[in-house]
Amino acid sequence: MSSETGQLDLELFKRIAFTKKKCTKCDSYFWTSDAKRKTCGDPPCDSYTFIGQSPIDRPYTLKEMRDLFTGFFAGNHGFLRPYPVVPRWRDDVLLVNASIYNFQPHVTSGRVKPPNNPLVMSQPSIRMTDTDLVGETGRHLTSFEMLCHDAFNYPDKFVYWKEETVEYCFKLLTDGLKIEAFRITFKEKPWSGGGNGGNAFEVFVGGLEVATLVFMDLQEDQDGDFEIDGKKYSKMRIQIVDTGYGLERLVWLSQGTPTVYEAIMPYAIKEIMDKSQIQPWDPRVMGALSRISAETEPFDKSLVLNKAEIELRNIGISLSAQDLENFFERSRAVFVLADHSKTLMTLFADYVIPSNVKVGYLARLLIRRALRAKRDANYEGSIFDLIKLHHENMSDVIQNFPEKFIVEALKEEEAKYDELYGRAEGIVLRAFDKNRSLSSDDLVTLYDSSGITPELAKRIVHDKRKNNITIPENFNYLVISRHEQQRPVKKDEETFPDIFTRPLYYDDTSIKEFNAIVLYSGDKLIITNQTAFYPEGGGQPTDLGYFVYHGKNVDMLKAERHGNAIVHRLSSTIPEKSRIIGHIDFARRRRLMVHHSATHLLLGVLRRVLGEHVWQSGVQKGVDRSRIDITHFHRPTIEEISLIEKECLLYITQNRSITVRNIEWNGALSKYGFRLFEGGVPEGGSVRVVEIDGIDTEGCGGTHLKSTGEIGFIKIIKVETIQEGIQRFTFAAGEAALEYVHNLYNTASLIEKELSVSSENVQEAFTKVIQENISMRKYRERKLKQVVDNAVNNSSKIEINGNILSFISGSFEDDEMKAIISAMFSLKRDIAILQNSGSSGVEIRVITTQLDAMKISGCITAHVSGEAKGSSRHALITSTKRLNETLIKEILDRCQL
RNA sequence: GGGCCGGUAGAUCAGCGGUAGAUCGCCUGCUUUGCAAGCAGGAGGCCUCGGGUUCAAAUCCCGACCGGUCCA
Repeated sequence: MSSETGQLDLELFKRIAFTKKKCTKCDSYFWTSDAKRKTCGDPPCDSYTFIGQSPIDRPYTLKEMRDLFTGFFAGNHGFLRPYPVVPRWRDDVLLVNASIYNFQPHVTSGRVKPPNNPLVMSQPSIRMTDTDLVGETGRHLTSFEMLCHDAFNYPDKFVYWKEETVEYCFKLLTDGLKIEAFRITFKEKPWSGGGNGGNAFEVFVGGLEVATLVFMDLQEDQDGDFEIDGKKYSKMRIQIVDTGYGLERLVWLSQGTPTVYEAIMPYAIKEIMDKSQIQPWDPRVMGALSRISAETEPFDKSLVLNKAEIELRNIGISLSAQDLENFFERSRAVFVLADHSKTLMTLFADYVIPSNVKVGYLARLLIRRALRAKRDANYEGSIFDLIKLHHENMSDVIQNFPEKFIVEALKEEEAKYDELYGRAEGIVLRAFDKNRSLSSDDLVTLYDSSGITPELAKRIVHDKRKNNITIPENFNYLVISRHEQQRPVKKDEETFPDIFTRPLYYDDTSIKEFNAIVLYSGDKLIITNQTAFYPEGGGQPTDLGYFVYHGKNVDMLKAERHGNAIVHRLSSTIPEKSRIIGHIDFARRRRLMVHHSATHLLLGVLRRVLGEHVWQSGVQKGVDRSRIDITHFHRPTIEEISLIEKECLLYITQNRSITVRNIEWNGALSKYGFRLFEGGVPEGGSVRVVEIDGIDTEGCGGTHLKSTGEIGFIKIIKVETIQEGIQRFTFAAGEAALEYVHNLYNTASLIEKELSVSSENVQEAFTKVIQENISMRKYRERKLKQVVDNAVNNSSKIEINGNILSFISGSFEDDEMKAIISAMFSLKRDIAILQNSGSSGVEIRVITTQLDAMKISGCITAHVSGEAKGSSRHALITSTKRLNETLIKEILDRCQL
């Protein structure tokens, strides 16, 4: 498809006098009105021309540019507030990468209508792929805002497509920003992402890509006819215009500053430089670095510095290679701090807890990189100050600023990082001292297993061992190659006919019995026209029960949802078209409902007690107990736990109502926000909203009680950290909670009885028992040692052919024998013969570290009855006859040792 | 979700098949009454847990649990 063209030959181009050309450097097709232009405008085919000479009529700040953009489209596009950067509505990605993520997959698949059509918005987005390049190239950012005007075209509703889209873009650039038309190029390039694809234009001004205009009409499909980047696609029913304008790029273009950072966050740069005692730099040096970086693809630091050194000398600025490198490193630290603290601000606004997995890890990565940059720059302020500063400058985009949460998260992370840092020296030196060097492999292991960067290892070895180690050029590659692993193969999923089963459990949660017709019958499984059996889902387990068929009972073992069908797995097969009656094990269902409603209540209470950063991250309801996993720094204290239980009881006694409503997706979202998706994302066009009055509102497909009073009471059984930043609460509710307390009571009674003490003295008595146990163990150990020492000291020494033989004879316990054997080995006796006389006979052991025990045993068994087995170091003879010193000497003197 | 590293005295770790160790800290005594003092002695261990191999496992193998770390 990349070679295909013609699909983007628009009428518009004739009107604005743009013609199609083929780039002389990269062979891409592009459109321009500049007769002299031969290249597509995309670096490295072209260079930056805007630094110091903006093609835009005046400089814009972020806010001004954002307002200009949304204002430009506001007349005929519906404005949308930004979505969170953590996409709670989907589970395939960690972060919002682009504005279209807001609408995937529910809107792009056609299941849900877009909130506005067409729409305009500015979406904060985070991309971690080029984190390493931030601060080095002058243009890479970890977070940015994607401005977009999107249109969704349905078969029965056309909004706009290619012609209008490009015209909007052209007008925005020429009318809105006063850019001369000849400076603009439209480069043809197919686009794909998030399971969709289509034709696209990349729009360039002054060597900078300012926008991508995507005409999305393809979806990933293994049998599709189109191919982009190796994946197959087929035509979609919906055609979507998805545009992405880089807000930061446009602002940069308008200001023509040396780097993007200086254009978009001068306030942060100033703050960092002020508190780092870094003097303002020569914009010509910075500008040269950024321009040369754009021309050097892929980025190569030493190459860029070399070229810059030469170019600068040509314009009369002579800097030594070392000066230039110092300049580069110092500015890099400043930009990294500025950039990362901004991204952290957006992550914290969504309550991301730094941890070692998923999005939490990305936050940790940014914090650690920022801390390193802080040190490199000698910045004397705090990261929190920077985050706050960013928020002050962006509060109309990112509104939430949970100060307490941010302070705590940063504090925890800095402490953890310090700890790692403190440990690093010992680890590095120990590794180094093993071979007086560190191999590439050692360095990779240090980084991979302990998080110690090779630079840090190098510094430690240099400082403490006065030794220089070399960091391999391809270090990053070595780390990656260690991680290469084949992906686990996906299991084949069972497929079932797409039959609609009407769920009866929603209409009436107390239904215990129902009629049904079997529409499909497989091996011990059926799909019926309707069912009151709740299928496994949303953390609620399947109902159980039985079907009556021809007067016989068939057990229903498990109900599962597969698309629209609910599949019942049975103890035996029921044929198609049978009329059957289903009976639900309602005692079980009742307990599940109690636990399910209790889970929602508990979550609401946890949020109140622990803070707004508490999100549900997993849940499993059960009959006897349930569990809910939530995001929280560390395990709550005993006091917090009892407070949580008390609060639960309060809302139970208040008997708050629990209501269930189906609400259209966009309406539900605008009313309740993304918290709705805490328990998962619904598959339909509407959201089933379960609300405990004043406590909790969630999208949920489960069965619930009518009010909190029916829960009875909630007892938290256990709280554990299952993963950094995730706490698991195991609890029981209602009858199950009472049963749990009964059990506790029984156990307590049993202990009291066994210890013969009253409950208030249990602790003391228990400690005493433990103490006794320890002192008895010690006594036994001392005794054992005595026996061994005695045996060793009293052993007789016999000289045989120049070897000293120790002979120990007696009657020993098993553990005594073992200890004596070990003593013989560690004392390295030439030969030792141990004779243990027990009730069942005589055990003779031959132990030697230099000679052959089996051979010696052979000589012995030739004289005494018995059989020898074992190894050359240790042989065992079971005999009925006993040995003595004289006999041994007699036997072994004649034995060839 | 996956990979890698680790779990031994209060702390930091060594030992990596043969009777559990070092340093710091702690306790007692002595020396000294001037720096992170010196000397002598002592207490303190289910070597994370469960299986397996072995005459013998802290040590080797398998599994669980916990912690750290890197990558998606």
